[in-house]
Amino acid sequence: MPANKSARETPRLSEAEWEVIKPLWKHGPMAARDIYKDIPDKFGWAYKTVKTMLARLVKKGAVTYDQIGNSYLYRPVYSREEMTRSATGTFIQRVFDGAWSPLLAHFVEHVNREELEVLKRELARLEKKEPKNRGE
Amino acid sequence: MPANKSARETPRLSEAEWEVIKPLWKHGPMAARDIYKDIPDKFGWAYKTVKTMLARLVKKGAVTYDQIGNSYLYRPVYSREEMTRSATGTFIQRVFDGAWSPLLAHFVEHVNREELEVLKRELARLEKKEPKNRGE
DNA sequence: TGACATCGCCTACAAATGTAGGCTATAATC
DNA sequence: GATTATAGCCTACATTTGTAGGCGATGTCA
Repeated sequence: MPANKSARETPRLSEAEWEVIKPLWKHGPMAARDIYKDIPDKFGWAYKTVKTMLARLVKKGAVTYDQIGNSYLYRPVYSREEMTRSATGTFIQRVFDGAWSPLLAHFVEHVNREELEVLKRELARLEKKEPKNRGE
Repeated sequence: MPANKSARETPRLSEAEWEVIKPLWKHGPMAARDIYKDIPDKFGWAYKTVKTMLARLVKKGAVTYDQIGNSYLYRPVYSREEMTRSATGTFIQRVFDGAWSPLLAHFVEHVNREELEVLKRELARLEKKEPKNRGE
């Protein structure tokens, strides 16, 4: 069976690393200084801290860069979609042993109306094509 | 105003700690040796490793114990429900900035039929009482 | 009543993570 | 051209996590 095209192995990020890569997904390629500025103040990180995170993200292969003059323009290697997908899988496995039910229960207790609409749409879409012995 | 009973602050667990506390939720109070036996072989941990995790869980206040003779019967301080609830909140915040949509998208791509039924039931239940002064 | 098997307690040690600082080269400014 | 603000590179250091081991006390079995 051919490899699933969407199944690239993504690096695992620490919490702080997630905060540093988010601006890159939001704005595209950025200089370290701009990433720094884009990170919410509530984290209270020094610029140097952000730089350290960027270095680690590069080392992990989650971020790469192009050199422009004497500085770098950083950009993500994986889409946010890819990264969140695998992080979610890992999380679900760790916390729920792979079972979604508790997460769903949590969900229905906390969603707002808008999110609920999204979900209903997704469900409708799913029902329609219904397909598929998914879950083997 | 009385404290909200469901809002206890729970300790944060590492991945390995999650695996060690799970048997306690599943079976109730257990001796370290039994917890050790209940942890899936795939982790390949030594008994001593499990003991270390238990000590850390106790130190974090996630687990406590009653002494029986010269050994301990460990038990969880928080319900699995409580722990998963807060872990989920933290995760959602970290990875999705608090937005559920990407998680839902992930969900509809991966659930199996059974989980889907659970969700539909939950939704029905939600619709019924509908109202919505939820979120205080 | 010894000899083991276990118990819990304390210690160890590398890797990952959080949180920067110092140093040198270069770019921009007067 | 000299000064200064930045850039990237390398280093630092405490804490958390993964992964146990050693040791003395106690329970267990012959």
